[in-house]
Amino acid sequence: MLDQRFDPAEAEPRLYEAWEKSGCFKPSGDTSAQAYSIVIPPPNVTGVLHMGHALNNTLQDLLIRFERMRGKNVLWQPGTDHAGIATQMVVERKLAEEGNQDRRSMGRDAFVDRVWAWREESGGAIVGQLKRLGASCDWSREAFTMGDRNDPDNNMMRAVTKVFVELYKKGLIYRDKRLVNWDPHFQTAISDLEVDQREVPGHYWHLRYPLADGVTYEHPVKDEEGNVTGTETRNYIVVATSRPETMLGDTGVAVHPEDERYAGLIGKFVELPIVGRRVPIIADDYADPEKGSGAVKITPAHDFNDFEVGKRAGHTPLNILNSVASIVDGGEADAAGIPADYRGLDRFEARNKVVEAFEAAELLQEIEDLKIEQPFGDRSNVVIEPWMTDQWYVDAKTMAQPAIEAVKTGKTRFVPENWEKTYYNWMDNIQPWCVSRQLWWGHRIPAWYDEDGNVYVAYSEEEAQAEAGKGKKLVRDEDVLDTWFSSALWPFTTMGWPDKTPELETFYPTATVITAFDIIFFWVARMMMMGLEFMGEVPFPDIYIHALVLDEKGQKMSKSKGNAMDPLELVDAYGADALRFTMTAMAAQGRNIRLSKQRVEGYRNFSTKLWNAARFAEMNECGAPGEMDYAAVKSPVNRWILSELSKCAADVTRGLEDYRFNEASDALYKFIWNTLCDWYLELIKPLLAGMDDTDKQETRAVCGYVLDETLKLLHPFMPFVTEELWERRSPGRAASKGFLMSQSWPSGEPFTDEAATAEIDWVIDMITEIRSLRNDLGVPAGSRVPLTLVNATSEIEQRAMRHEDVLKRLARLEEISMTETSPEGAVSVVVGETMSALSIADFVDIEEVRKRLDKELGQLDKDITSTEKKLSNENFVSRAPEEIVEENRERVRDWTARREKLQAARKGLEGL
RNA sequence: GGGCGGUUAGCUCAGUGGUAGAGCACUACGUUGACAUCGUAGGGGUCACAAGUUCGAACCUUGUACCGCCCA
Repeated sequence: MLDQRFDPAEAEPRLYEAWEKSGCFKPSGDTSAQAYSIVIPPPNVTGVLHMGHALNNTLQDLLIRFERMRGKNVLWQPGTDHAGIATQMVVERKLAEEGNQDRRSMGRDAFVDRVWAWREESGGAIVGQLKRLGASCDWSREAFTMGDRNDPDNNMMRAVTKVFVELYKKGLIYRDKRLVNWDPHFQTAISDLEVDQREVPGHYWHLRYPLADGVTYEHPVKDEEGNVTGTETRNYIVVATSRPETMLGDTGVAVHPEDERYAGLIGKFVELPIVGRRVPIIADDYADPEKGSGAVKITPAHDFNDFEVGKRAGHTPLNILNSVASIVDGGEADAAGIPADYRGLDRFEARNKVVEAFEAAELLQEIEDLKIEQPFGDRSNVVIEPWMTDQWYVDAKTMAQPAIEAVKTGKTRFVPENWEKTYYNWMDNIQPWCVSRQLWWGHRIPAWYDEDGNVYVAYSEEEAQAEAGKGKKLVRDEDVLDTWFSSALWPFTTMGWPDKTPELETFYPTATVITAFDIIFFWVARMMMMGLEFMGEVPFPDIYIHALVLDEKGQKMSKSKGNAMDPLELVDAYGADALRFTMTAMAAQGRNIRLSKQRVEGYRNFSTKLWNAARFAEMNECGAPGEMDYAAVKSPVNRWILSELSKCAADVTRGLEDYRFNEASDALYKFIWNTLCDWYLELIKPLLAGMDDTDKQETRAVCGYVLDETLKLLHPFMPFVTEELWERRSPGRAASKGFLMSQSWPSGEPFTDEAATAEIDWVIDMITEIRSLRNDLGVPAGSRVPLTLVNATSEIEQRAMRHEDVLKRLARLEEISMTETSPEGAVSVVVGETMSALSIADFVDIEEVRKRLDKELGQLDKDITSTEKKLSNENFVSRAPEEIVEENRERVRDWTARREKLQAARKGLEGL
């Protein structure tokens, strides 16, 4: 006997272990079967499972289990990402906590050893968490973007080197000195995508720059309403800045060429306070006459826009910051004329000191409070500085072209489609991708320099040496590559590239990639570029973009907001199946998901419902027949449920094929709860309890069969409870026939029996109608009342007799009889063509019955009138499709017939 | 400023040309040995607004308002 309910905490780990041990997560290796592969978006090795992962991996597992059951040769390739900055940060923090030396004093090799050790001990905790979700990845192939430490010749390492060298040789990777986003905390460059633009409260300091050479000009003066009332003579020009300290590196002041106020000043100079440098006033479109004073200070070395302006004006950028964002010292400070007391100051201290100096010199015109956009490092949370450095760049613009083309020509499509616009938008405006990082944890750049600064990019030091010539002393580039550089190669490196492996042959390109939209740029676009470049083929034909998981209020979940829900807590509370089903049911395309516990609880209840259906089957000896000969099934209720099952299977299959996950789960939910449990199991109770052995045998077989087929259909959504029931319904079955997860997907051979469906629908309508009437009229729930069919056709009479037991049981009837005229004191029930009478006069107030009838008659009148009006419209009849017109005609016929019956019933009440 | 999306029942959301749907919440009643993590019945909607296309619009077009998100 099955327990009262499913116990996920006990069953889930046991089942997962059994699956994994049996090897059924591995590809079948059936070379005659179609190959189907997905590479997991590699979670960060420092990461812990959050709701986004739960959704992302549930959907992947759903497809993987589905396709596996469909007989494909399936690979779900798992692994993790080495996450340069994040991991280095974790380990550095740990070193600090433990009171160890910092990484600089311990040295590069020792530090990298330490990171590896950390990864082996506590890295990749997320893998275990994915297992709790039921993810059926082939863990024997688990990959890591840094490769295998113990195998210096591992393919991940070789792949990254090869890609770097080849792109360099093609001119698609180059070294350049330009402004980068510099993270002063980690002291590394980061890419545009790793910078968060945040709106924060800040100030605009309006600074007066004295004009050099005694120049003055007339500046318009405005009254409070903004009208120009006159001019004043000024010997200064006002610039506004949110970063006053950068004035130390100013090389000029720009005004708009058409700004009349400043026209006479173009070509003149200002004398920068503090540093005493003469810098020119130049004309440049970048200056916005509407903004602030219309004049803008130009600091080419510390602002991306200013860099461009400075380049146009031929200014040499003056660097004033060092790698920790303090003011420079030494030669650079000399060049910029920075006074001694500013040198070495932190950027924010320098800011205060600059402002004080302006104030003291009466050059501070105004401090304006406003919100400013400020760039923050997404890992470090410190303000990012644009900084001039030498870095390696990928020519993303060139590489993007084939990747754009692939989507334009449909080699790869986005689902939902509208994300392709986001993709194009970014790809069309793509900037050079800075791939070097001043970190120690990562793939070290395969570039060597000789003493003259010549660079040699090669597979190995020996090769570089050979290229440089004997005797040259070479030093390897200190930097490592951006983590996304290696994850861009993920779809083929995980399969063994650059080696020619059978996996690569079989499983590349993958079938689909499943991810959230915020990863389109980071990862998807880059995989497209690299896949096309090195494999000559797109890495996947489909890109499915799912929603973000938000909290109940629609806010992004984050630790700092404290609104994060832990998926594992939900798994503990409700089981992995419930969480998975919730994710699936809510994964409507193109929407965000607002998660609530209630919803998860609801789907836990759903799995309990299924469990109890199986319990019912067990009590009634509905076994596991395995096969079913549909043609041999006789009884209408059984033929009906087989029809419904067939419809459900088709809907689920189509939903999964089309990435309409919510439609697939919806079809299952409705079938299991509203069709199977609410009706089928109720309808067969009399048969199972009855005397007719043939009926009983058939019903047991069909019930057992339908349940097993349902388990198969539900398995990809709720793998645990279904797998458990598969075995519990037929002990020993997993051992003899294999796990449920390895069974064949219901073939979806369509089966429909319209006659059986019509008959059962009639029974259901009868019961529903009677129940509704009883409830509305307040008939005591426990009472049994007689029902009389009035003037029924013989077909209806036979139906009623065939289903007498069920009608009596579910509608709480005392008996069913037939007459030609409606009995006295009965209330009419109209279903289709059939009028029957429920003898409930003793219980009810005739006035209530009358009201109920009048209400329905009123509604019918309205419906009939409006539809008749439609049908009398010449245009409708001639232009609408025939089937729609016919549908409306039929509707009117049905309604009219019902109205007649109800009117008769209404008349019958008048004498009472 | 550019782009994308949203506005449907109290709440969260499906529905994309042919009679407005689900889950939750709510109300009433609970009986039938699968299930109270349940059953039965019920109430609840000018589908943001306006104009247009169409025989017909929640759905297509245009515009307006409000709300999100991404990019600069």
